[in-house]
Amino acid sequence: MHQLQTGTGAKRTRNRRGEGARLRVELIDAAARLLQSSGTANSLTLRAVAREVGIAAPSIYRQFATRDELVEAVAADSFERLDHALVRAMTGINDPAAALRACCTAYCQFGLEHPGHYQILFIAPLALDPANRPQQRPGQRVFARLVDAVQAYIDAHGQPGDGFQIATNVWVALHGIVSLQISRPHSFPWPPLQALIDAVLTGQVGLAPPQHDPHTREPNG
Amino acid sequence: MHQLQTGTGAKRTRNRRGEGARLRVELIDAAARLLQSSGTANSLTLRAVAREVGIAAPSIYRQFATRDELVEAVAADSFERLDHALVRAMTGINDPAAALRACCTAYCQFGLEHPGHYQILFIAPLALDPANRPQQRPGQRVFARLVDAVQAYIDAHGQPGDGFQIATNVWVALHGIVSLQISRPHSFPWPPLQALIDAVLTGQVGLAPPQHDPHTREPNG
DNA sequence: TGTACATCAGTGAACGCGCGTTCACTGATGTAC
DNA sequence: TGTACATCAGTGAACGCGCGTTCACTGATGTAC
Repeated sequence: MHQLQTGTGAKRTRNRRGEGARLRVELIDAAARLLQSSGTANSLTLRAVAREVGIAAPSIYRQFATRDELVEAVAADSFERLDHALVRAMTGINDPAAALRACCTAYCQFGLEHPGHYQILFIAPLALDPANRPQQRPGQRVFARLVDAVQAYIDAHGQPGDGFQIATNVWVALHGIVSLQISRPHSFPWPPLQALIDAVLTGQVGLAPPQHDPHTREPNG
Repeated sequence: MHQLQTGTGAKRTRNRRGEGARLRVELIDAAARLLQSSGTANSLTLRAVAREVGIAAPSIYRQFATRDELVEAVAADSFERLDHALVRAMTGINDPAAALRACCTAYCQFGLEHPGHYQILFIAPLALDPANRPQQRPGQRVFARLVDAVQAYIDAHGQPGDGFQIATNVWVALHGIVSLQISRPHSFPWPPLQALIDAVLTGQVGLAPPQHDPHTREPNG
């Protein structure tokens, strides 16, 4: 997860000798900007990224052997962004119920506010390097965040249940909320986001939404 | 929803004079075959469909003014296929609980067995003709099928609740199940499909899965 | 019944586009002497 | 301190590909007379 300059505009000065690897970061950052501004993962082409950085397309091959490698690096970066969003949302919340709810809301908000990133992570075809075992993949950390939040809630409420399994059910449902609204924003009379999230939490862990909760308003509104 | 000949193989004989509109059906059918055999909506290009039918690409323009029009027609056809699958699954089941469960299972099975069709319906970008009001769109009928099944279950069990709202929650969760497994079949240790579905139904309508149900096995296994 | 012709189904070549990738290269710069 | 040079960051032109779409066309066939 990186933040650099605007990209479009001032023409780039080449990296100093020995520092060519800086371009790698610039590329990932430019890709993130494209995902954000276009809102779709389809904009993630080698040539578009090169344009955004201000270099010729073949220069990318100094840093990535293939387009798939670039996309994989961008996905890892996006996973970091998502993970940060979840951590930020839960920071300072001590009540496990509120923390779990904040985690789920942050997940959905990330997806709806950064659909390009979300598509790369969970929707667009991804040519994963088979050398990376599933257990070590960057998405693992994000999911662990949800498992922990679910488990903390379960432990606090003395309920039975496997945190991993329940977290899976919750995650899948949250993904449904996000991906359908990304793909078909106007084909259905969507209820408020928080209502959908709370229905998942009520059903899967028996977490009733707070009665006069300010968060019950549409978070994106 | 149509079923015609294989497409690949014997060379096509042109339609009789005055029957050029038959090509329209052939095109939709060829597109469906492409979606089925490739498993992805990306294979749905004008040229690929023309190849599958055995005509030159420009011939399509006699039937569809634009690629988007063809895709829209294919989507309508796919919705019919999905609707038929749901009806077929519920036919002859009188118990509203069993019918609802069968409906949800059939929905997920359709998506996982026909990922190309499913992508067209709910995932791939779709340039919808704005003249079609959402209420008249072909997907409406499919969703109504689920609403009815939910409502019948609610009525039978004397529970309170809005069938439309609950059906929305269920649909979104089912979509999460299907779309994640389509997009990331190997990135996660997926539990058996029926377990995911039953977790949704238990959570959203309190429908406990049958205890010694043969359907509890993985339906795709 | 025979024939001319308008109509209709479908074609072939071409357009411009953006894509990923390859290739031989350029020119600035740090370093060795 | 000066200079030759190897190294390194990055380039420009080109490749072949498949795409949606346009255009002028061909040739079979039903129909009017």
